Amino acid sequence: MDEAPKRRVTLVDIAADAGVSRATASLVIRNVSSVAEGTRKRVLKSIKRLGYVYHSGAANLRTQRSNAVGLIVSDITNPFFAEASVAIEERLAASNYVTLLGNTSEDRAKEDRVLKTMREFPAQGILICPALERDTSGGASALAGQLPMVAFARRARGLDYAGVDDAQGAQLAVEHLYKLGYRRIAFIGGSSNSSVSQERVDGYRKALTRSGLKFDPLLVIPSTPTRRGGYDSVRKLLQIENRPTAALCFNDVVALGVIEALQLSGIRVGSGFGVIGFNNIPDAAYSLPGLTTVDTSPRQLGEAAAELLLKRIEQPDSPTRTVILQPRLIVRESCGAST
Amino acid sequence: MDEAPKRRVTLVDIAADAGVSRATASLVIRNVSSVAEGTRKRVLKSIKRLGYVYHSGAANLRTQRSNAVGLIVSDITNPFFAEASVAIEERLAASNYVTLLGNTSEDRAKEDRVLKTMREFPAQGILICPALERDTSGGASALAGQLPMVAFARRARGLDYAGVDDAQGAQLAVEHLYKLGYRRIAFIGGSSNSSVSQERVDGYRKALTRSGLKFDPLLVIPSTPTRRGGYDSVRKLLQIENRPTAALCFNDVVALGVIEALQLSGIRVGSGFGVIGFNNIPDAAYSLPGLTTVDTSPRQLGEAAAELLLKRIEQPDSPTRTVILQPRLIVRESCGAST
DNA sequence: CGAAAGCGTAGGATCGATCTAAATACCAAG
DNA sequence: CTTGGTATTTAGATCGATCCTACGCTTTCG
Repeated sequence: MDEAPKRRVTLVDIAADAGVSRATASLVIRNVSSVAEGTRKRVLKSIKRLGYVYHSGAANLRTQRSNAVGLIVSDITNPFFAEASVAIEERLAASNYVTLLGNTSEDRAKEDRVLKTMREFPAQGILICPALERDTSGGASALAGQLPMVAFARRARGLDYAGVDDAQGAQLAVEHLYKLGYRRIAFIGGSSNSSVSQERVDGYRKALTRSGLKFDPLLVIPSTPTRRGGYDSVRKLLQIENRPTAALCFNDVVALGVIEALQLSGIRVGSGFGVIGFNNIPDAAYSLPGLTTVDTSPRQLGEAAAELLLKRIEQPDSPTRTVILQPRLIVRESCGAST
Repeated sequence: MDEAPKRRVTLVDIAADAGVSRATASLVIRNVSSVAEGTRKRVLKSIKRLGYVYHSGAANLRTQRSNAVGLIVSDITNPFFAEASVAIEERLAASNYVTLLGNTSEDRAKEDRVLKTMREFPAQGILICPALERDTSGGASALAGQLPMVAFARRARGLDYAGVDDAQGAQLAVEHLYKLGYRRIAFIGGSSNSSVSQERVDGYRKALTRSGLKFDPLLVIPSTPTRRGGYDSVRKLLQIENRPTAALCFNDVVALGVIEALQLSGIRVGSGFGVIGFNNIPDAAYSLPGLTTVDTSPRQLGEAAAELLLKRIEQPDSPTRTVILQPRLIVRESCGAST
């Protein structure tokens, strides 16, 4: 028994088996209509008989389209990004692209590594939610002209951008609280090195001023954007003299932490104290009380981002584009206004 | 001005520029030591000068290693899978593999599509958490011998498997409850078409029997594995005559929903009613009361799965392997036993 | 009846790298 | 000034598909 080295079945084999040329076999595979019905049948039969598996890698080399797009996320563990990623993957798959995943865990160095790998792959384009850092001119921006790229959720200089109007969202929230009679409103959970956070705080401040309230820097309590962060912030919140009666939180996860801590302190959320979150994650609907929140629809964001990238791949030299989605307020019970 | 078609810079260009052959240029790129120092320097300079970008796709065609691995997840929105995916991606990246992502949303058809795309890519191996369904002989199993594949978190016939000892975890939980004096223990949130759920129910039943308690099918309350599912199950739970005094939940998300609903009904969790979850997701630590849960470490699971796949890629014909991680109980306050 | 037109198919070049085997360069010893 | 051996370098084939051009055959028509 000589053991067969198990060579790959290629178009050549198919062609030989069906008694046609590679070119013809290729035409059949690609479903080009110019092939005679009889020939097509014969080739298809050979394909099935020999168990041929298409090799897109080879095809891509020739056609110069890798059919792959890179998706670089700062933290796919965050439900918001997870949702957005799913939407992106779906949209790309619909256009026959494969998604290359890279999770950076907010690590700049890892981001650069992933970027390099994907570029060399070569991916035809890249979607990136840049890792947090001071300057926005980092690795991603450096590739700006070289490769179709789109930033989402967080901006990167020189890149197309799909994001949410965070300032507007914060304003909606503050106005809602104001209408319900709350006057001393805190902002919990921002962090100064995130553009998203800055924009939300800006909107918060603007809305306060517009409502005739004074912006008090003491009421802005920074924290990590996690449940724990929100939970811990409440201690500081309660120590503020002339204690706030409502809080706008950086995101839902923080808000849920805040609610828990407040209730543990005997403060009733929804009557007496108002809490609003950001993002409208699934859990927000099932908390007690239901969390009023600013819906930033990760799915739509993902779709918009993917759309931008596909467009840019088609027209690499078009001017930079930006899509800003408008958030809307989802009113539940955490501010006392049950609709 | 004639506009340059902006041809790609290839090894040929580098070779010409540096006055060497393609082969030599290739040696330099791959860091092969047989190249003379002077030559290497010259080539590197040309690479920088012309802005050469490596094209692994082309290399892969020749070397027959695509350097890509497929990761197919049933729902990356689930925190447990998200964590596992991150761990997988990291492990693969460490071994120089790119991760192709596919999210199936528990959809069999999508799973088949993704599987096909990845196989044709061609990925060198696939990690899959199969979508829920009756028979485990579906699309993934069909490719068993053809392509290195590993199933994780959920079994698939004929594939390597990395998972958690769910039965054992359930037993730990039940024993814990028993020791604390709970005698009427429900199981909330299973679904009969998930092998994971079956194993957990099995462990639950076995532990009951072992403790001298009787297994009562009425106490097994199925639901979707979501917060809402847990929340809604409580209504049924409270209607059972001779009401249970404790509940083991299918996972933490369900458990959190259960806790909320219980508290809303005025039942105090942690004193009077015990609740245990599964998975130890980050939120479990921050709930009120802290959720006692069975830790199934998604990170470890992901690493184990990736490891299995790498091994199988090396030795495609080795016998099927299985890794079962042992869970441990994380005791918090939801059963009244504060450590 | 021969040229033009149309359809289906085939052959060879090509994408951008790597591999193989062999050629060339370099250097010290005989 | 060979010879032998080591150190570098190279031409050409190759991976598996697609593109381009041309060619054979049949059909159409002046």
